Amino acid sequence: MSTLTNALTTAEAATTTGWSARMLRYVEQLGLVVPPRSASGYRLYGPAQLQRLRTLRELLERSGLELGDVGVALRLRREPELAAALDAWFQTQLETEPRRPQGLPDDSDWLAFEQQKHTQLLEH
Amino acid sequence: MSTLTNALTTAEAATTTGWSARMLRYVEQLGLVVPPRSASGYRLYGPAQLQRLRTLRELLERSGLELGDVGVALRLRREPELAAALDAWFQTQLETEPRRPQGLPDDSDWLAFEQQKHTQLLEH
DNA sequence: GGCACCCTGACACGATCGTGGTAGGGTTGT
DNA sequence: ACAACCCTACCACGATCGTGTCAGGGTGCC
Repeated sequence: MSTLTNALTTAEAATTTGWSARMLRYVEQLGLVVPPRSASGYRLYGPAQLQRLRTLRELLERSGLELGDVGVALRLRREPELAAALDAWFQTQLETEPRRPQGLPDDSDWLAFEQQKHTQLLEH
Repeated sequence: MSTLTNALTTAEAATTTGWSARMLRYVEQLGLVVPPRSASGYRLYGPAQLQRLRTLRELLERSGLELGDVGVALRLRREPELAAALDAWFQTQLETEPRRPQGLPDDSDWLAFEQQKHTQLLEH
């Protein structure tokens, strides 16, 4: 098998990283570790992906986060409008008066992007 | 009732914000909107909390996030070590060679904090 | 002192998550 | 060509989430 191309197949990657083959596909579906594909569609896990899978394991164990949580964090990284909206919300705490901060343009269209990009993390 | 103290009780806050009383308690349990309490333990929703509840509603509808997702984002805000760990992981993508970045001290104790603070978001 | 409200804790129940398994069909190497 | 792999698409199933409801007990006010 891949003694020359240094890219592992799904089952091989599974055994060396401690995940199951099923979970590797699931992790890919969440957009967390997406390996390139061969011409015929086989997943090809290179050193970068293997490293990513191992450290992901560490991360989950040490932090107590779940896979979906990391997916959310990834989404925040990819959609800065969303992260900004969250930032804004977190700071709605102290303003007990209806004093408008007046440095912002206007908060009427404060978050104007099509939702529903939520479910299609991968365009498959 | 509270025409003088301008702080609403749970049921009142529920009707004016569109949440249910049950959900208000759940949102509090997630640490997202935590109202102060009266001496006898009644929740007192002031204008800040009401605003927070309404904008939280907006946020969820527009972004497609779930309540738990916002909880995770909040956790990232409160635990910068965790956010740093995630940052580190997200950048493990491009290093296809085992070249160590050598600007970092050492990644052996790269994330050393007691887990299990996960379940006790509120110390109750 | 009663009535209307609040609290916590529990059970319930559909929906989603994490994970395994299987079926049906292509690919690869000898 | 045949075994040994890989793929996608399902079904299953326990665990957790989101939400309602109810019981048992305290609080506030007329």
